[in-house]
Amino acid sequence: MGRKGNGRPTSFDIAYLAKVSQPTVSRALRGDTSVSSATRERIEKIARELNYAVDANASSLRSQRSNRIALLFFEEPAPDDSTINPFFLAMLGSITKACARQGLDLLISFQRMEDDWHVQYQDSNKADGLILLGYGNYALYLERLEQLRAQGTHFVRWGSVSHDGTGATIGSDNKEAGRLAGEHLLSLNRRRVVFLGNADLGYPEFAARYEGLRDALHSKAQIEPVAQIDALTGEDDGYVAARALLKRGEPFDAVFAASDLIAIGAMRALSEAGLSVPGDVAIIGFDDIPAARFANPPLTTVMQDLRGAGERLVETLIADITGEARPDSRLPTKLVVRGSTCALSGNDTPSPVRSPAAAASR
Amino acid sequence: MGRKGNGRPTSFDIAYLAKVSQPTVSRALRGDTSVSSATRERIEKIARELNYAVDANASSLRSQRSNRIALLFFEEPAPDDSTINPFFLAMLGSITKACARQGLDLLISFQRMEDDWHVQYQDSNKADGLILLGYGNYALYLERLEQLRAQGTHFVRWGSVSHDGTGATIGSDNKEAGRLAGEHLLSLNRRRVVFLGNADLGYPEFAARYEGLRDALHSKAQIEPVAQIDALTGEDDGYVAARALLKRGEPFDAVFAASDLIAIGAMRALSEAGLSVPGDVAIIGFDDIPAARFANPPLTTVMQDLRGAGERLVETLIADITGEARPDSRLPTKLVVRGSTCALSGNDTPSPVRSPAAAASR
DNA sequence: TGATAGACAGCATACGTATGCTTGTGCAGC
DNA sequence: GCTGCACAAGCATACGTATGCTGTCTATCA
Repeated sequence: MGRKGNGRPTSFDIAYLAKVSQPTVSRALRGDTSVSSATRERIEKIARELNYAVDANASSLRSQRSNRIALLFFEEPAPDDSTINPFFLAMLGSITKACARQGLDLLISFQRMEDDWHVQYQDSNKADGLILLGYGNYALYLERLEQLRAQGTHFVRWGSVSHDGTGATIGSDNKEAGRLAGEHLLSLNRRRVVFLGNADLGYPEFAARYEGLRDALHSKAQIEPVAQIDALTGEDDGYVAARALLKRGEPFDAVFAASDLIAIGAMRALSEAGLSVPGDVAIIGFDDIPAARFANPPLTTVMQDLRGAGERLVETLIADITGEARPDSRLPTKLVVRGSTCALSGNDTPSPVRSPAAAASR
Repeated sequence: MGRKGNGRPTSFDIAYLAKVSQPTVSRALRGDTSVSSATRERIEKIARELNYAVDANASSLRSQRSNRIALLFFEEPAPDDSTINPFFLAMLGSITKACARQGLDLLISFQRMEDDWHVQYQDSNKADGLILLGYGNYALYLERLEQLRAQGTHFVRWGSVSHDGTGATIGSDNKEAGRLAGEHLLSLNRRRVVFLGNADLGYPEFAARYEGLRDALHSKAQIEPVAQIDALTGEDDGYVAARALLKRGEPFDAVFAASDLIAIGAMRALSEAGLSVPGDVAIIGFDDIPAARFANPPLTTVMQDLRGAGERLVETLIADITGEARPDSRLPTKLVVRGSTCALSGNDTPSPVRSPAAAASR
């Protein structure tokens, strides 16, 4: 009898039917060259017929390699389960596809920074490595990263690319993106520019965007931003920040927001104050979330290279796991010009006008 | 020496230090009552000190239970990696949290219907069961489900709750939702209602929404919908459908769209045609995706019980795995009334007005 | 006091695969 | 005709845990 009575076939069953030993089956199915092609084909045929699938647990246990990686989101805890930063969700799609291409399975988990996620995954061999995604309390964050490194856990993170030595980092070139935004505003003859978003050390990505904006204003027009107002990432944050800005009374004709949600919130506040976009105020967001094109007017924004991001994250993590070099990467961004900076003739919802670079990528 | 030279501590290391046998460690940490509490506490303390974590692979191999489930999305293949139905993404958050509460790990994968995902997961013991999420080719879908069932794979699916015997189903009460929408439109004195969305057997959820709409119109006002126009789920689909509707020339004063994206696309087409919302046409969407509140005007829509959905899916799957009863569930929905059906005084982007029920859930 | 049950922990083993080492076979070179 | 080598496949074992069964010790009861 080839098969045990109860369950799914094992490599022993295949071996019995193919009249070889179990190790030969294992080697054949993994493509080991020490199995002759005739034998391999015979084994593969039988395996197919029996609907055999290698037991992932046994394989992982023996080889100490699970071919699984974990994607850890961490965000400020949200009251509502379904409220997740849309940008990260978009990234999820990209990462998933990249994992599939590499034959990796993807575990996913939402964490709060306070949890001790750092012990959970690699220590129990649930995953070979981690992808870390999220904003959050940066100081606490770095501390956790150090712990991970000390444990020998493999990980990459998405965020501000700064060579602080705590693991490989992949991120957009935020400074360059800020520069793009600044130059675009200057080209529209806007001179009184406001930045909405935290720009302190706790939010290095936002800080880099602000820095790029200042660079552009300074080097091209010898001016400085009118103001920088703190705002976290949400729509409400943007609304509150814009209200604070209006209360100041300082004149401004352009807003660069650190995220699309901030921008959308700001537009709500501006609209309530009777200001028109882009007539009185031009506004640029960041991320190109789906809501950006449905906003009124459609939101000019900076699009990040999501597909590239997922691929690069996964590749870099694999390199780290296998002990190869693991360079940081800074990914290019593209400006997507829509109605919130360019009034288009009469039409509320124009078909999006994109920058040449962006158009090329479609 | 308690620990082996190289790697992470094992249950043998704990056993040595606690002067007990390895099985006792295993039992203690799993809470088996046959270990005295004194012994258990001693073992737990040592485990904590060594940063011990049970090896998931070994545990799964031995117990034949991985405590992992897989979430499978399947959609019509999209050209762009990052384009994922926002509703499903929102569901993802809910499911993830539900898994965390149950101590389950979540594997995630995007599949095309053509792929043979049905063999991959449970056969290799990668997961104890599957959650299936997605629209798609329903006939092919059912065929796959039958295969799954034949293999003895455990799964639940999200979708139209119809007792077709192919596994447990969780879904919103789509018919009731359609009724809600219909009654709302009637209460606004709209009598010429159009449904945008496929309503054939291939899309049973949409069909149920349509059926509920017809029910309401018929029983409350003895009228029928003016038209039903096919549309898949995307923004473009809605745009195209609305254009087709306009071309017909039949008068209408209300639209119920099978998804928010369809509704948003339709609003674009209506706006281009010079029709005002809600003045000329009231419009209701479905799903309450984030973009709905940022649309212009903000979109009245049907909100599904996401939190409940995730919880119910996971609970039902667990029940199926452990061989308990596994009833289908039909979840309630709520109408979220916004500007696209109720003109509010002068303000483009009012703070959302919600139905009492919806407001209560915030 | 001896039989008996219950509480606690150890022994042996199985889960299914991957891999280092060894063996056997055929063939070329001397 | 003997040594050496490449190729192909088998043998033995390890990965780390969970669990059925067995054994011991104490407390209880007749």
